[in-house]
Amino acid sequence: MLKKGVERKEVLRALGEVFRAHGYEGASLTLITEATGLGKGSLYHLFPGGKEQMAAEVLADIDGWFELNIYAPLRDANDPARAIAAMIAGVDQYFHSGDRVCLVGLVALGSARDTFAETVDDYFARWQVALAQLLRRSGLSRSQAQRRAEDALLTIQGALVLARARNDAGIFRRALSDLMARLLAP
Amino acid sequence: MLKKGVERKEVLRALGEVFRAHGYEGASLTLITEATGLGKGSLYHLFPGGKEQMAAEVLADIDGWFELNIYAPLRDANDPARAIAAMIAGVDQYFHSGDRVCLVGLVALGSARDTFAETVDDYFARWQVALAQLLRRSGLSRSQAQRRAEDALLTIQGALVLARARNDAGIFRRALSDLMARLLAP
DNA sequence: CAGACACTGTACCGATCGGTACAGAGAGTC
DNA sequence: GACTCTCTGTACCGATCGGTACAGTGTCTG
Repeated sequence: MLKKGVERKEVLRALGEVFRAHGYEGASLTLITEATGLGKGSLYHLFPGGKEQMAAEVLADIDGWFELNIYAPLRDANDPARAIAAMIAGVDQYFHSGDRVCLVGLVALGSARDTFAETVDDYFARWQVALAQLLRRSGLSRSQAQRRAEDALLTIQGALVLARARNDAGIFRRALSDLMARLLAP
Repeated sequence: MLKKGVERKEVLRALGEVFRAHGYEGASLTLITEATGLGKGSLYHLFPGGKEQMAAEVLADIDGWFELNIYAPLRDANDPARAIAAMIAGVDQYFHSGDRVCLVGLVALGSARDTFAETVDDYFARWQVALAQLLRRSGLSRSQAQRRAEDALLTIQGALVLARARNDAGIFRRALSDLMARLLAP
């Protein structure tokens, strides 16, 4: 028998990588069974809702990671500069310095977008709010803070796309370092 | 009989929209026949190479549009400010102010990336070079110009992703207008 | 009008899709 | 050891996948 909590997390991690590599529609059950090491029987026992439930839980898992490691620290921070540096470091770590794709962005672009529209919107919205509020506390106006936070999210997404398109992780590194400077500017 | 050149262009346009909406793997032949109004017979007569040839020609068609409407004007420009404004306007027009997705970026993120890696890389590389050379002519250093051009491409891609994810075309508009200012800064 | 040739609709192919049914394996409880 | 309940491998389902074969149909050339 499985240690339910632990094992499920590991399955979700493997599922995430499959979805990242092939997109929602491209991730066939064959690929999924290979990546997870679980047969269809186990898979549909764990996720009675099928592929859609798998993807939903993977997205929720990702959301949870960002909530814990990015959004909450942003909200709780006293020192803006430190908090922003921590966010940049967390993002760099999560995306493996540009090697890893953003599943939320990938879903947003594909035709599965409508199915997960709320989750996708929420992921970015909460990030933007948390970052914007931090920037406000550092002295920016409400609208400036919002715009700058929007710019940050967009830069990260764009850097991931371009890094992958050009197969050059340096793009991601440079974008993050520029972004940090831009966020901290007076 | 068809006016070959004209008709083929129209088919490619329809194909492009299908690929944009569903991605390369998600664009089934059923969807393609519906979008183009052509049966399988016609489709495989026009594109003996199947789906892969269709996608390749669509990408080549897009590349051609950008070469004509974006890259070449960038290369031939005397007035940098005017040229950059024209580029921004062209981009805004092409992407329907953020409603339309970038197929090249979409392919880059999906698993069809390897198949079209060279085309994808080339698309961005030529854009970046054309823009960077213009920026050099406007007085920037080589490395500054390159970085700023990279930032421009990445901003456009990121804005498209975020605009779609949050279903807010305003994001794209704002990003383009900020980008213009950033490109023209001394 | 005859023949050539570009084009198209339909039937069909094997493979794979997401999903289901179910018998049984394995571990925990009494 | 009998029973329960979670978990899993396998066979199978109808639908759809990308692609092929081919007999047309229409149009242009001689």
